[in-house]
Amino acid sequence: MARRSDHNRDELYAMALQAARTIVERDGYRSLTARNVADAIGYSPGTLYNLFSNLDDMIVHLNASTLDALYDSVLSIELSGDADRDLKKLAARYLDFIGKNERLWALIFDHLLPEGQVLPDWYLLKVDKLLGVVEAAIAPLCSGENDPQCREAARVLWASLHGIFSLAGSGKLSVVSQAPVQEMAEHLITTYIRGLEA
Amino acid sequence: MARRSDHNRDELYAMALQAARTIVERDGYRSLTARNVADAIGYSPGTLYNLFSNLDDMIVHLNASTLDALYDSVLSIELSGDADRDLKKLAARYLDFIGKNERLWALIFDHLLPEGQVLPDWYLLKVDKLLGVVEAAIAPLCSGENDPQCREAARVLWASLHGIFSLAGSGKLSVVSQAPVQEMAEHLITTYIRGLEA
DNA sequence: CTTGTAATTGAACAATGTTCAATATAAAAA
DNA sequence: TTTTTATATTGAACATTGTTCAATTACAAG
Repeated sequence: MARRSDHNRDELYAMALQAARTIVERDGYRSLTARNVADAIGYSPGTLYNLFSNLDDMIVHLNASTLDALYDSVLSIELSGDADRDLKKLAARYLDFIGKNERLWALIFDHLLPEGQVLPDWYLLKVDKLLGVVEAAIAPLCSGENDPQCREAARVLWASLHGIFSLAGSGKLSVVSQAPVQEMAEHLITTYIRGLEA
Repeated sequence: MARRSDHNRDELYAMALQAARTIVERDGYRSLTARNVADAIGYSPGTLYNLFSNLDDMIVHLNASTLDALYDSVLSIELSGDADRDLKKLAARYLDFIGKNERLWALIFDHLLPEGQVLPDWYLLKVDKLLGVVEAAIAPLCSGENDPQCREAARVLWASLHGIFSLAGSGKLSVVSQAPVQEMAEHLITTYIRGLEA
């Protein structure tokens, strides 16, 4: 068999990622195999290697699309100018997103590239875009938005929130329910901001 | 072939974990296979299944031993009673440990159990032991060591530090060298403590 | 010396990522 | 229309993976 004109390259790309998404959320990341994805889109494993250089590459693309989705979900927040309020709203939206995409979100951090490989620049740019939202929310506490101190603070806060959500979500801190996670996040934001103001 | 009396069960356990350690640090976690470990200790793959129920179980044991090593390294810190000083010393020791055991440390967080499985209690106890050290260092800022607020603060701080180290270490934040990581950690500690005192 | 126990093996199985010659189809050229 | 070219797609093939288990054999006990 060969050349079909059922779908063009972009459609195949979208179908593959959607299939991967479904598999990860439904069956877990251990079921994310080339053959499973190929079956799901009605193509052969070999076809995937026209779209991605290998499975790792596919996962990077999948993770990138998850970052995009979070960005979309977070972008619609309108900032009030009250950093504490805005950051907590941001954290809540973030946490909500994780709750709805638990396994996809975990995949972002649990997937390690083979030794020596690093994430591509276009991927890191997506992270930076997200950081930009945090920077905007925290801006009232610094002098201007492009203040290096503002960037630093946004990074620290973002990374810290990630730590809380990640440890709690993976059951690697003995945290039981979801409620204390949000509490911890809010506690961090409150305290951190108070520390910035002092 | 069969029964050899070269090593008893405990020795085999130690040899297997040591081999796993070496493989992860030298060749990366993707080389941590049953056959590689078996080869390294001069036994067959089947023997590993006398020691561990499967590879996931072996990795959990390996990670547990990494937690033990960090605990040992961190325990020798003598607390001055100045929380800021002590926590920064703690973070520095923590970061130093990660630097010396980069891939082993990454494995703790990158390894996901199969769907539905959770980490055993004896493992989570090791995490709690580490949290205890943070609690002791932060105690001067709370009323007593067993103060629930103290426990909460220690958890938040520990998780936040993890977030910073983890994101930076895996190249998932666009952080370049090692230096800014320590800066970020100290910035967090300074600000967080200032927030607690305010 | 015989017997019983169990540690150890290695072959076997299903499943994985990945490659690539063969192929059939769409598009371009004649 | 017919012929040619180009390429998307396949599926078999390969090496490697985790895991199982009957067979084997060294040791300890009787």
